[in-house]
Amino acid sequence: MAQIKDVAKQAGVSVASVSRVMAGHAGVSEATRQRVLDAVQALDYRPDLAARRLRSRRTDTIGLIVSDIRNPFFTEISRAVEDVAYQHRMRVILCNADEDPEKEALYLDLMRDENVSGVILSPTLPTLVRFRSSDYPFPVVLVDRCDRDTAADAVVLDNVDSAYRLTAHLIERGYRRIAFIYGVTSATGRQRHEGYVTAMATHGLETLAKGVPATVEAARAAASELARSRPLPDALAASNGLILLGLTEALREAKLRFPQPIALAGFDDLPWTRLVEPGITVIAQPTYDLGQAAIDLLLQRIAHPAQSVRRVVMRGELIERGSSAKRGG
Amino acid sequence: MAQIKDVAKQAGVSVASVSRVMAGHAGVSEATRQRVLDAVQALDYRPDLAARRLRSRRTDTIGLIVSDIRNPFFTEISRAVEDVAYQHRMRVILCNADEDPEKEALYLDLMRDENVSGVILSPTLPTLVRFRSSDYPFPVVLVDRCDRDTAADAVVLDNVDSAYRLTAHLIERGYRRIAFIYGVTSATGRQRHEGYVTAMATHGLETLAKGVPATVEAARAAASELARSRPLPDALAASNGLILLGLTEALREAKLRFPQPIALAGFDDLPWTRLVEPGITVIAQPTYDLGQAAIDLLLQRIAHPAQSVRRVVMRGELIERGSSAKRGG
DNA sequence: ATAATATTTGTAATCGTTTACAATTTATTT
DNA sequence: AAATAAATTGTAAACGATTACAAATATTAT
Repeated sequence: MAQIKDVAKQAGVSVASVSRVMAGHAGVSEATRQRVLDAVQALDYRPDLAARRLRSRRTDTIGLIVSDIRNPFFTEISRAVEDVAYQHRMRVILCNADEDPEKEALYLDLMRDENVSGVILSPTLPTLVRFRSSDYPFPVVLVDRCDRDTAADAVVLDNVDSAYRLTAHLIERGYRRIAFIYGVTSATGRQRHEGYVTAMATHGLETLAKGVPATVEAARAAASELARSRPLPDALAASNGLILLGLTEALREAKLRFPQPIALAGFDDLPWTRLVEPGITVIAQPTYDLGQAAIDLLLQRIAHPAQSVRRVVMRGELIERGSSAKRGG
Repeated sequence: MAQIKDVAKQAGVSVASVSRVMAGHAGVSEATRQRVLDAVQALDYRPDLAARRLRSRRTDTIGLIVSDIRNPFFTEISRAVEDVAYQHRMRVILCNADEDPEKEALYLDLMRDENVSGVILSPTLPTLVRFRSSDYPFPVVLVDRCDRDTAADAVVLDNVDSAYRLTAHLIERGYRRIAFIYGVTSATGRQRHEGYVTAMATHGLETLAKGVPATVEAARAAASELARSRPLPDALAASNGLILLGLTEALREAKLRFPQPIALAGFDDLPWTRLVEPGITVIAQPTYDLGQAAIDLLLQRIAHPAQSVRRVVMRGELIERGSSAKRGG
């Protein structure tokens, strides 16, 4: 493998000049620039990244810590982050923390070891409540999950409003006993719960909410229980895609069709929500955009460490389908 | 940040001893080992990875190049690879090549720049036919896609056999005009097509196969066309999950239910195949296991560069659901 | 033409480890 | 107890770039 000194020799210049050309720095004449470029080409020279990273103390790497890449929401986020990162010649280290605060801490430690330029984090609730940017030697952008008063760059959905609109939609369609099954351990679940509660209260209805661990199994169990309760709820709403899947499976098992005797709605416009007859009403999240906004924000922060803290809030879009058709209509 | 020399001073030993202890090398007395460990603890010393990588010429990083992480198949693969990699204190660089040979080449080049320890690759057809291990300065394990005569470590499904079994199942259920829609640009699509053709021929049936780009849209278009053709096929079979989704959407749109007037089956046991009434018959791939086997193989290869070339073939499992219920039964 | 300034170039130190090799200490054999 | 072998330790040279800083050259102003 050719090294920088080989290039320097070939081009008849010093290693400093080669380095400057490679880095695209100013202050090098067009003549030498061309000679260096020719030499680079001739020798097929590629700078050694390890050496560069050691000396320059920059890794051009960012960390992405999510609960599980298999969650389609995070799959899409990760794709967006990687797209933008590679466009900026940065690398991404992806970590699955499995909703486990200890793993989260472990991976954040790893980020320190890797000397990353920045981190995008979707924190568990315990990590979120304790979160202080100053605890980390790198900038952090929160994505998807964030408290009202967390002092950190963040990109999130308008969770409270979206849940409000979803609930109001069900009410408007004539449903009254609306049960809300939500992930109690997550910030988003709680915020969406808040939107649900507000909507129900505004319309003078009693709430019927059930917090569960955010897994398909837990949601299925909760829905099975609700399916056996009397009086039966009119409608079931889920705070995210995983839970919605659990509800759908449970209703199917209990042979309860929707919208009659029970309507169904939830978060996340996954491919199957369109396929399951007669289609499931959902709040669609602009997932790719959320990821893109997160990495954009992080890159900005890396470039300007002192800029003021930013929060990007994106709007969820209600997609009405058959599962919430007008009651008795 | 504490450096190795600080630790050495604190422990009253040389930097070499510290390095040896950190690397877990033999040939250091228990006494100094303990002193070093104490000093490390006291100073919260973490070795600088950039320096270590420069000097040792090892990055403990592996590359994973797939078409698109949003394909649930690759999502699962990537999760498996990351799980095992982190267990071995290795990092993963994930790349989405979007079925584009040029991007693939680009990313393989990037892997060289990163000086990775090895790569797991799911190649496009053009890359596969040209593939020679010796073209790369790192070991490569192919996953999902591999030719009969490619001389490289690989982990794949028994594509031909699985497609044969899926087709035979439809035949056994009484279907005769079975159309096979497959990804013509991929190695797996072609192999599965081969299994389909063999099964049809064995049973003295005429084939009705349609190769398409492996996208939901292309599959939908192909299925719409088939749905308008006369005589109508008895059954539609898809060579992968994306195509199966396209077929399902097209049938839905054409208001054709399954299994009557048209049966449906395909590859990949995605969550929605269970939910769409009356359930879709599929070949389930042991996806996580495939990923795990790939990284296991790669780690072995890294440890023993000269060991003989290995191929791991895993069996697909037929899951019978309502979409292929006995005809007229 | 000279001085002052701006631009371009080169030299050499530096980033923080690992590791070859030599030196030392400890254990074993005679 | 001396000689030999084995185990442990330390010294210093890498690894291959970047980047202060100084030196050289080119440009502009007087």
